[in-house]
Amino acid sequence: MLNKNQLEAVNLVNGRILVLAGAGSGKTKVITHRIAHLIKNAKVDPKSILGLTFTNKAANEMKERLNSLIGSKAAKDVVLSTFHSFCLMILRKEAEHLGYSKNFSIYDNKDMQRLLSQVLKDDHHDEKKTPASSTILEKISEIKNKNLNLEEYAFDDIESKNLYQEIYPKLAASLKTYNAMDLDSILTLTDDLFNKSPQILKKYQEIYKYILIDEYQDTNNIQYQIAEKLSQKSNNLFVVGDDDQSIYGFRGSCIKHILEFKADHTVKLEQNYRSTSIILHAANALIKNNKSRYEKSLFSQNLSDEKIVLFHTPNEEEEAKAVIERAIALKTKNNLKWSDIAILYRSNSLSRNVEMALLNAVWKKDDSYVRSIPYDIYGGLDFASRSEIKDLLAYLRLISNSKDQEALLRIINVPRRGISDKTIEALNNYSKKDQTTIWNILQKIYQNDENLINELNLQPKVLHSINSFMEVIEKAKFKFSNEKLSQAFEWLIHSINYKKAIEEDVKSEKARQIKWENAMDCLNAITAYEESESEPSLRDFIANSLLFKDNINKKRSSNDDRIQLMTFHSSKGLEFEACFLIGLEDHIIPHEKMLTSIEEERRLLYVGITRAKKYLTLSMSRSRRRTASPKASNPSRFLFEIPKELLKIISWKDLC
DNA sequence: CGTCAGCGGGTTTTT
DNA sequence: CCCGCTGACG
Repeated sequence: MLNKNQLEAVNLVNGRILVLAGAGSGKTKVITHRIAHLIKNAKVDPKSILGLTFTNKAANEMKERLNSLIGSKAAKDVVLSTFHSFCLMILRKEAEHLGYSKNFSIYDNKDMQRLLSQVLKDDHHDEKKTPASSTILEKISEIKNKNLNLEEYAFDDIESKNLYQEIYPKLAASLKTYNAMDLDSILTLTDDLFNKSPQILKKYQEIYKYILIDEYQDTNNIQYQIAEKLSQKSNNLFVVGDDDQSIYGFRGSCIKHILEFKADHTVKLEQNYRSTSIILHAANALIKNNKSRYEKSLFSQNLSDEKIVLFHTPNEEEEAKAVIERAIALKTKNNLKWSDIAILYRSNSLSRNVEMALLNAVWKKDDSYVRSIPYDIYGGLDFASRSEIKDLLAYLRLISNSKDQEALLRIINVPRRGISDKTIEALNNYSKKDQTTIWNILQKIYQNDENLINELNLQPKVLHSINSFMEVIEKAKFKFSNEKLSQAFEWLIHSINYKKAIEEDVKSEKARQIKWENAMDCLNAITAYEESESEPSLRDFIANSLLFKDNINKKRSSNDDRIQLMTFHSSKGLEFEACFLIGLEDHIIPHEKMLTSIEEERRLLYVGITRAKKYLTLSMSRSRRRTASPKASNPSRFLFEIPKELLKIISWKDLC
């Protein structure tokens, strides 16, 4: 059950409580048990408990654990979500106070890039002189997440400062006209709302009297502000974290918040219940090399003589194959399920070879040999970024929020209906001149505004195209608000002749099939969403597809037994009997672009290592394709920080 | 108006 | 390798 320290943390009901919890020391257990304690013993209303996490996986994990602890009936009123979805919920309710309407769209990076290049173009910036749009957006994101204003930010030079001072308000203004927010604004606007309106803040302070935050070391300044403001009145803030697992510095997270947390009580959890002592020793030895950290002594009583296996292969294909061979052997020998096994890597691109190897692997199932090992993959080329799905989602966005100009521009000629770039350009210019949106112009055209049609010099063919486009959207709006989502969506796919468009467009049978499957995946996702929600709505489905990327993929086969593939980042908070950490090479981890924050890279590997309960395998390849051609790779410098006596170095050939 | 080949450029992590 | 963009051509 709970140990002494865990129990102490669980039983503290009021005040500001800091739990410093090492990897595998039962963080989630403490949070869920504390929620159970609040409800059952302290008679706290479940609706007033708010549990915040940073990833959806962590939120789901917590929900499941709480369900099994106190039953889903009592658990369902507790709000357990990520910062982003929690803030989104507030913003949907309070949008009007910020000059938005409730059906606002959410823009991903791609949308923001398009929007930015439009802004730059309108301002006649020479694209060659300005930095890449991704650089600009990254910087803006950093400024937002660190909760700075432009004056406070240390720009490299006066020119770039001027550039940002010009662009920043324009981006914000465009977003507002399009009734859209980027992901960072979901947080910053919530904070703005609280600053602007004490009454609204008070309302939420009175709803959420008990706030718990998991992985507190990952809070960035804006999240910190929100948490502090919400808990100001009740003064009940329970935060759990581990400075050694802070891995979101690139998103503005700052260990300072956990190190300087003003706590009424501090509880330390130092016993690791997850990993064997060998694995834990390796992790401790590694992380000891970090200078900025709390000294702590994690220990484990899980004794085992299973050493950490390490091998290298001549190339990445062999690495992936060897990993899979060992996974099969481990499974057979120790009677594991596939889902007990995880393959972890620094960056998503490393999953490719592994996926190929999984596809081609042969293994023994019920006395016969089968090909292919089932797997789940998180992140990477996710649901919402496949182009057909982006198209269909853009339709849904426009239907839900007709001001969403990025969505409109994406699909106005998809499938092709003869509205050329020239026409779009003309519409765009007119919209600027007239201080209106393209959507408004289209509506006037649709209502047969002859002056406008003449002024724009629209040919009958184009006019017809525009009208039929508008007709589909208008009809769809009606359908989506009066019928089941899945039904309306099927109608939409049919009405825009999506299948025919694919058939005419795509030559190869295979590509055609994939595209159609993607469209059907989208339909499946809508159906699954509709069945899982008590009050399904189009706008929430769209937001979810962005905010809960992995859920949508997962729902198709949640109870299957599959190997888990994910990045070190997304593995945080999870645990597996067997873990494979692959690609442990010196340009991958530490990543060559991250040499300035080497300690965070080390923490990242630390997170990976501490996911394993019993079996840990480390691998690397002596060569790796970078850009196009393969280059020699060196072992990660971190590998030398693990004491040799904990390792069993084997030859990859023994695995095949 | 739409297509497609050719070219150049970029490749970290997440909501 | 995979993308997005461009410009020439049908």
